[in-house]
Amino acid sequence: MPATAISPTRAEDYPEWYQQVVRAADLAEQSAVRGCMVIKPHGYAIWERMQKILDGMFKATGHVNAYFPLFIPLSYLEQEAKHVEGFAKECAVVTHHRLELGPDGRLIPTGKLEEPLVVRPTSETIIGATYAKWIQSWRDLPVLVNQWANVVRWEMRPRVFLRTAEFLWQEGHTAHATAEEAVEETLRMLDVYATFAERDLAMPVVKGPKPAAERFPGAVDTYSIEAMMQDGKALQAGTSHFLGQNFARAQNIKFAGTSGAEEFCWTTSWGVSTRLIGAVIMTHSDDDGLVLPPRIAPQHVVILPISRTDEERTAVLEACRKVEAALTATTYADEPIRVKIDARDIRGGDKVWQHVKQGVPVRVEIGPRDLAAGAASVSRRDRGPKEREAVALAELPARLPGILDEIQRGLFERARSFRDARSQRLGSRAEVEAFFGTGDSAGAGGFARVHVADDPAVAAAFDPLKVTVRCIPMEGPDEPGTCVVTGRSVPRPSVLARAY
RNA sequence: CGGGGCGUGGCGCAGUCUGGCUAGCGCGCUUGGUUUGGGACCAAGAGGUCGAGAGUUCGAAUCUCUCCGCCCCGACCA
Repeated sequence: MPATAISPTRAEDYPEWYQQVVRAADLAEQSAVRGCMVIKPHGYAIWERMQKILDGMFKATGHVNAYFPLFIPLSYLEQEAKHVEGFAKECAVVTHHRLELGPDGRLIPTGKLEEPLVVRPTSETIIGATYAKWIQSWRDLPVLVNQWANVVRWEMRPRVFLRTAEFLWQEGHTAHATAEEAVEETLRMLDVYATFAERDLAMPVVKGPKPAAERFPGAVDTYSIEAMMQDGKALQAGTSHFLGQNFARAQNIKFAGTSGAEEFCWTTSWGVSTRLIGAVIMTHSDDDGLVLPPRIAPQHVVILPISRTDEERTAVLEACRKVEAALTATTYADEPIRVKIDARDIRGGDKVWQHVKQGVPVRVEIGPRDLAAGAASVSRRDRGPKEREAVALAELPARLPGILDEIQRGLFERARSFRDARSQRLGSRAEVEAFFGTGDSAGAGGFARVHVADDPAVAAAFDPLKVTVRCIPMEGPDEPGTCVVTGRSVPRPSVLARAY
């Protein structure tokens, strides 16, 4: 029996550990198509949790859902120069619309399209073109639409959930009458993402604008939330873009203002993707597999009946059903506790470990001995796999919301402590180089808070370290300082890190 | 796309250098039994065109060539 359920451990081989967790937790698997994944039911259930919570937050901030086409006319993509530049290298292109059986029995594409279609890598262009038709007057504004969709970016180096050729996401696209409103929207959605990440994913994030080099192609400003994974690397977990009038000009999104003059709209876009599943895995999971924050766990509690004889089984199952009913009638985070009995006829130990590896926050084991004592054995995923506590059956409904809340908070605190311990204020280029080291050892480095100018020289300086400027954190007052590369004075420090 | 590693039953691997008995091992799976607050034990079994194709050879998992895929590093990348 190995000491840990996942092998190798994080310390031994972090990238391989990540893949093993994905497999052990049954989240996803490789597909026949390069760079594409099959998201398995357990992985998809986590995505559904994310969708549900985020969708509610979008609705609460005045947005509505719609759906735009998968295929984008090639000419649309050409409309915004920087946008083309940014995405041209990773587009799947549809050139034919028909297959014919060839003489050797193989299918041959025929029916060449007059204009090739691009499978959307993102939808600014086709949505912008649509908005141009929707919007005529200031009375039509703002337009606040979100879509849940898949997108395709032909990535050279895919990694399950973190970077796949096709992935699922949501993309919000809004149009406004003024720059101020659009900026406000951009920041509002950034806050929505930050709140979601910290409250629901228990994942502390740093939010702020990106340097010019890291901007979304076509954006005036890109803001992101950046999280630290357990190997010290940064993961961009969500982005919100102020697009200025770039797309409005390119696509003629205009409105008649109150004075009657025609003006270009100010637009925004913002998105998070199934990459968040990877983020959750790498933020919380341990050497025994997945660890899920309760708020996004498809299942909060699994009840495990333990019995030897048929008689015991009947009694135990009945007790389990009562507990299930009582817990289902109890709420945690404004939703009924999600609980299931696992009565499968497999060995108890195996069963326990399956749930450990899948990250179920709480296990409730009920056997004859527990029943005799009127209690259950409660185990938590944030504690050791063998630890358990006896809780009176009658008290379970009262206790569980508190336990789940404790787990949720505990995971956040643990992740924050980890990040803070790996974050440092640095005052010189030499310190930055020492902090990240030159080696490739996993776990080297973390977040370095350093004053740097938004300048190509800065990127060039840290390029050999594989370190990039992730964002310029917004929290707190200005702390002016001198750029450690250019010597220019800048208002606030940036976060530098190696990134996924 | 460049450098490196790898592809053998569901998972993890040995065997490949130095071609040759019916291709093995651990875990998992099936059945029976013994157990049982626990990732058990015993026994019997099922499961593999050794990534694909071509070639060399009496004989290829093993040698040669081509291709495909995966992982790591780089390039690249909201």
